[in-house]
Amino acid sequence: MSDSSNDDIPLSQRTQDKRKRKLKVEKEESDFSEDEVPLKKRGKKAKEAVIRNTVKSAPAIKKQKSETKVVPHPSTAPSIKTNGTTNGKAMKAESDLNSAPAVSLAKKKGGKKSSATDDEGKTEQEQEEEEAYRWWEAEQNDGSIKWTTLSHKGVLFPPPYEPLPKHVKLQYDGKPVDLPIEAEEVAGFFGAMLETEHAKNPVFQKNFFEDFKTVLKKAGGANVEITKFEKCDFNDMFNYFEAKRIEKKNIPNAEKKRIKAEKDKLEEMYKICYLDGRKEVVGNFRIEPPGLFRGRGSHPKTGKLKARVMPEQVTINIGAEAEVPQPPDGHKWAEVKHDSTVSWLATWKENINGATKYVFLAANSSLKGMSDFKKFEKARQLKNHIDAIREDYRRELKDEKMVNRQRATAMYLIDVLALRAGGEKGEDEADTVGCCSLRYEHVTFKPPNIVVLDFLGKDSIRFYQEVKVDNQVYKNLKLFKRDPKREGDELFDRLDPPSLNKHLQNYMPGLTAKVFRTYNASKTMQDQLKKIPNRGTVNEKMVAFNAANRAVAILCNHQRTVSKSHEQSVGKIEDKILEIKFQRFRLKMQLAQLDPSMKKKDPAFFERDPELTDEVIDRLIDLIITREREKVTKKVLKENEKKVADGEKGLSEKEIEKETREKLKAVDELAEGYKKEKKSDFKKPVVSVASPEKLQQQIEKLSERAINTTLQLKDKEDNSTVALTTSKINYIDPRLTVMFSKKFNVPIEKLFSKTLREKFKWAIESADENWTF
DNA sequence: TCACTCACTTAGTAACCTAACG
DNA sequence: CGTTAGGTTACTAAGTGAGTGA
Repeated sequence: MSDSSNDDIPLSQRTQDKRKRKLKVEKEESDFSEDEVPLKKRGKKAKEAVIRNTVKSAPAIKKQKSETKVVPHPSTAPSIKTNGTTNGKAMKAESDLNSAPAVSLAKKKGGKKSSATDDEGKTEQEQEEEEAYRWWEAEQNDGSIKWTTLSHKGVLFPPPYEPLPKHVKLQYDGKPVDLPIEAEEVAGFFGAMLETEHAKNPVFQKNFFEDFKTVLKKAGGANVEITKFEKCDFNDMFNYFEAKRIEKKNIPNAEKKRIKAEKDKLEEMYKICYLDGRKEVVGNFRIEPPGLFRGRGSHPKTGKLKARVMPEQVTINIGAEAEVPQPPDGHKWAEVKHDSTVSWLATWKENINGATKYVFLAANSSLKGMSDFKKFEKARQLKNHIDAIREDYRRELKDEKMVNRQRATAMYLIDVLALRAGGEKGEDEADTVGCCSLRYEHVTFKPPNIVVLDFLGKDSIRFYQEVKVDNQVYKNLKLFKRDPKREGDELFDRLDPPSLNKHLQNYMPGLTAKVFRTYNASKTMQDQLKKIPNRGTVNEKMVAFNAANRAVAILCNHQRTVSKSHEQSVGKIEDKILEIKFQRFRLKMQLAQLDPSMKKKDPAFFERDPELTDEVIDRLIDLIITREREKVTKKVLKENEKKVADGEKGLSEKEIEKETREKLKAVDELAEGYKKEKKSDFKKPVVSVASPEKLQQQIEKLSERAINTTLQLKDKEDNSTVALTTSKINYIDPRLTVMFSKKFNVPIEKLFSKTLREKFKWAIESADENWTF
């Protein structure tokens, strides 16, 4: 405590003497003076300037990874089908991937269709041939050439705007407005979103309204002059869309199917392309339709009109040998190119941020698969360097050069907290940060060594953590916030992602900040999986697996917003638990009646659960009774229906009513019983029962159920804000999941959805139960 | 060096689908 | 068998990082 004031002394040596201390500080500042200039203005030489092994206790740097244990490595052997792509360059840059060879040769070389599990037998024979290509068994090229031949059918444009019926109008100041269709379309975009959060956001409203007015003006204006957003009433439009939605929902099933089949047929040609002669699935062949930009967080441009994309803005990339897809009638492509160094099939520029959009292949394609594979191999390689890296940055936390200290501290955060690199962002984007762009206000301190990080990261997702950090990190962060700095200033003013990444390349080619996230995520997963005992039911193993997955998701701060239904369903489970406890309590009281001696022995056991207050019990009884009533009513109806179905004569409504009333009497009795029981404080059970032994058994069962249900509730709560899928898709090496599946005998279908099984086919077919990250 | 462009991965959520439920 | 809760897929925004050129 008392020395907390000392905390802003950066170096380890502290002094009690104020004056001296002051001097000390100044001295330090002068130590740093050379790179006092923040990064942006700095001259180049400042960078390499100091040789930093002057640091006191620095142990020798051992960065070159020790003679990588040369795992005898199954497949350098070129394999079966070498296709056009494979140019001589086999795995060149990846020489270091030695310890992580291209996926070991799978058992069944032939490329026979592996397991009939998911391709339904009826699929065409020819397809088998094509899909049998197992790129992960083929030689890897360096990836700079993506294809040699490429053919596809281009992109699908959204349908043209369909004007609203005459009677559906924007009302302005209570008067219907005749809008030119261009403007009507834009107004309709807003109208359709009327009930969303976006439509309530003032920035969204403002941006929308500005663009709407612009469009309106350009189209010649309306019969009414429109100047104030507040006077616009979009309800007609909203209701119209809503009605249409319901109408659509009510289309009979068969009809729905027909429509869908028709649509699928129309889209089929766009879905596939041929890459080096092999059929591949295209990911997003649809040109993004016009609408209002839904920027996340407080994006300054949210609500702006995202304009309709015309063929004239779309560039096509295709093999020179292939037939160029026809642009829509009367239109031309912006350009047609034949660039085999990129993987996109089409591109255009979006009008709001000027960002480039691409049409890529689907996640299950060979191109995506290969780069995914490479990503994980790179991350695996990091394990050979991580010790040296950690050792270095720990030492450099005390480096006398500010740049190095900042860099080391940033590396600590990236490594330990899995922060993103954090590149610079513009005025016209949401204000979010990552490691390098952390600012003064994002970090606070709780002595002796707890750092509170609170900032908005990617997608404006909040990162909040109070973490105990290394003492030196604590000191450094304080130092980086020191005096001249104020709110709004960057903590790491000498550091940016490019310089950090440049440093990282020294350890390992291709190493960048983001690799740490992949590495630590997969490493965490592996460590978690190791702890799972290999026993129990599949379901239990699933729970354990998901818990491991969740640890990773938490590490990566993958969140989701709680669903609207969440609270409700939690309430239901809570009631369920209460009801179990209530019933258990009743049984206990019965037991006490039967065998009073037990109560004497263990009075605590017979105590009422504190949450079972009188009110709660009343409510539970109510709940039970209404439920029983509903059951009875439904049962009568159902029985009647069955009768009718069997050709018997059904009951009249009156008869049904009568029948129901009859049967409800039993429920009324039940209700009476509960009431009486309660009156006697549950000392006189209405329906008296079994032997004490039986009762005890039942009580035990209920206790178990209470525990299980409570666990289930906890699981639900824990999961409510955590998104598991993101880490599963992007960070956890799929071979870990495959390993788990095989080792623990959990069907892969339980761990990967259909699309994920396709995306991770390479992993499923190459990893075994002993695979390690 | 710096600002900007380009390509590609990562991200949450809306829309859709499906299996459990009552 | 219709509803609905929950899982899956589609969508597209928002990152990272390499490259480029002045």
